[in-house]
Order: sequence, then structure tokens, then C-alpha cells
Amino acid sequence: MARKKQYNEEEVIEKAMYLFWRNGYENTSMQMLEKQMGINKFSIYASFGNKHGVFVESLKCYQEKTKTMFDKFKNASGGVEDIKQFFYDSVAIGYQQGFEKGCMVTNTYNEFSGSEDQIIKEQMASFMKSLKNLFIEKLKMDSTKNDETLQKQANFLVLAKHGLAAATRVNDKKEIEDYIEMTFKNL
Amino acid sequence: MARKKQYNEEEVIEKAMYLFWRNGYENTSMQMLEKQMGINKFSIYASFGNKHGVFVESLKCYQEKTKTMFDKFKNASGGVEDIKQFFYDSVAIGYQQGFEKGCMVTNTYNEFSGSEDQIIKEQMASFMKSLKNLFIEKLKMDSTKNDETLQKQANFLVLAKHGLAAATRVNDKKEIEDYIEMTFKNL
DNA sequence: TCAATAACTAAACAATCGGTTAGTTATTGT
DNA sequence: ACAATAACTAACCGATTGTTTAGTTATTGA
Repeated sequence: MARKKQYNEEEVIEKAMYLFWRNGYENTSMQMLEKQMGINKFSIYASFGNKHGVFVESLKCYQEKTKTMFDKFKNASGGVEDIKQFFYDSVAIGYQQGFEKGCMVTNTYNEFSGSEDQIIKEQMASFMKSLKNLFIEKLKMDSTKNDETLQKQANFLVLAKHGLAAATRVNDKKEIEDYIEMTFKNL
Repeated sequence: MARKKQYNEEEVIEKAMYLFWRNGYENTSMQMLEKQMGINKFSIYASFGNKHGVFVESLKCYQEKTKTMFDKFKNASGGVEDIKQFFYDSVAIGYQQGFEKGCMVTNTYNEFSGSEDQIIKEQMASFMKSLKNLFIEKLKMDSTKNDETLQKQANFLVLAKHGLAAATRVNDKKEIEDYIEMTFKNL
């Protein structure tokens, strides 16, 4: 054995996550990461391999952070009304710390849309798929809906959620609220 | 007098525009611009000052390119149905040349959302404002709608348009179509 | 015809990018 | 107490970023 680490990997990743969340992958430099994480490049590379590794861990950290909200959504039993609440919760989580950062998954999805990065793309696709399935599950609580309607409405909701997350970075609370209310008016 | 320019500024800007449209501002390098525009860095700087200048001109070029579609929308008289058609036209314009590039204004709006670039931000804000006013004008054709409803629905549509443009980069035609149809179901 | 001048080429600029490495410091088990 | 070793610092790597500039080529009016 030898010297102990002077930092906690989970702690520094959370700091890195906020940087990526706000600025995306390309617009976050190793220099910024050093400063924000409070550790040296050497330590970053020793712990996470490379910049991409820091990003992947940051994404996991984000999913951990949003897990509570997700579980609340999963375990709820109000049907469509739960989806609406989930939309409101998703928006609220990006408002923390003054700066509006949107949804990190959506930001990543957009930034990597034209990329060849299979690791990230697969993570994103899997996330979107499970989101759609969750929506279908909630929509099914209204048993009058047939399969085609379920698919169409779930597709609509995934896109609405995606667009909403993009919009939160540029629009104000009132506009966001109007949007959510209108979205759920005929579901 | 002296030597003539061996290139046409409008022609090379159109080529630059496609690069920015697809890759955004930061992910388009001067090297890529040189290659795509077919002229030397010296000529680019002589004609447009700097990279930012090339981008501003590219944005103008994009607005010129979409002017036809906009005029069609302005001059139509079908109310909400015209807005829906405008949504479809907006999506279609990004599908040209195989690659899905979304809406250049929306892409720019998103990329510069956290930026300090006042020149770009003002252009974007002015664009969004005039879009909202156009929506209100079309919505007004249904005279039963009061001012509050008009505002709310216009806000909804601006966000829906914004989200739609973001989504076109990652979703397929069928999903996009479902989204547009659902959006206009209760307007 | 020829000096003036604008357009061009190509090399170089400093700054920054992600990533590496030689050398120093601290902690360990023996 | 001390060799072994992991964690750390800081300088450095080559490549690329946006931008500039010295030197060359082509076209002009006189």
C-alpha cells in the first residue's frame, strides 16, 4: 500500500457533472474540469481514463441524481396526471442553482445526435425507450385507449418532453407552464 | 484598380451556411470553412472580417433561403391550418440533402443560449418575437378567442416549433408527423 | 509599358485542446 | 526505520484553434 487519495471520486464527479450539464461535452475543457473538480489532470486521468470517461461517469451521476424523481413517477398511480407532474419535476430540476441547464440527457442527446459515439448513443437510446415505455404504462391506466392511440400519444409525449427540455434553456417559467398545460389538454 | 476577386461572396457564404447549419458555430472550424467555401483563409478574412462575421452572414443567407416559405405562410388565409402547414414546411426544409440539420435558427438559439454574444442573441430574440406575432395573427382568424387564449396558444406554438426543430435531428418522420398532428388537435 | 494595387498563397502566430510523463511527496507493511 | 508504492505537482507533448502577415501573382489606369 501507499499514499491515500486526497479526493473522493463521487464528489469530484458530481462537480464535473454540473459543468457538463451546463456546457455540454465539447464546450467543457480539461482545464475547466481541473478547476471545478479541484484536482489535477493526472488525478482525473488516473481515476477516469480520459475526458470521455469523466463524461460517462457524469451521466451516471446525473441519472442517480434524477432517480428519486423517476421512482416517484414510476410508483405513482394517477395515470396521465402523473406524466404531467413528471414534466413539471423535470423542468424544476434544471432550475437549481439559478442557471437554467435543461435536462442533461436531452442536452447530450442533441449534442451527440450526429456523432459516431456508440457508447453514448446507446445509453441515450435506451433511456428514451424506457421513458416511452413508462409513458405507455401510465397512459394504459385509461383502458379505453387502443394500441395505436397509445403508441401515438407516447411518441408525442417523448417528443414533447425532448422539446420542453430544449426550450427550458431559453424560455421563461410562464411560457414553460403554458406549454405543459396545453400539451396535456387533450390526453 | 487591381486584380478581380475569383469568387462570389454570396456563393461562398451559402456553402459556409450549410456547414454551420449542420455543425453549429463552435464545431465548424476555419479549416472546414476554407475547404467548403473553396477559398483561402486570407480571402475569408478579407471578405467577412472573422469567423463570427462569416456566421452572421450565413444566418442572413439562411433567412433569405427560408423567406419563400415564410412569405407563403404570411400571405395564407387559412388560420390555424396555415400554422400547421408552416410546421410541416419547416421540417421539410431541414431534410434537404439527406442529412437532417433541423432549423438553423433554432440550432443557433440553443447553442448561444448561455452565451454573451449580444449580436446573435438579439437576432434570435427578434426572430422569435416576430414568429409569435405571426402565430397570433393567424390564431386571431378565429374571432372567438380572447387575448389570454391567444397569448397562451401562441406561447405554446413557439415552444412547440422550437422543440420540433430540436427533435427533427434525432427523431424519424413518422414520430415527427404524429407530434405535429397531436399539437394541432386542440387549437 | 509599367508602377500601383488588390487578390492570392503559404507559412507562421499565440492560445488552447486532450493527453502524457519525469520527478517529488506521502503513506504503507514489514 | 526504510524500501515499496501510490498520489501528487508541474512541465511538457503534438495537434488544432482562430487569426495575421510576408511574399507572390494578376489586373488595372495612365
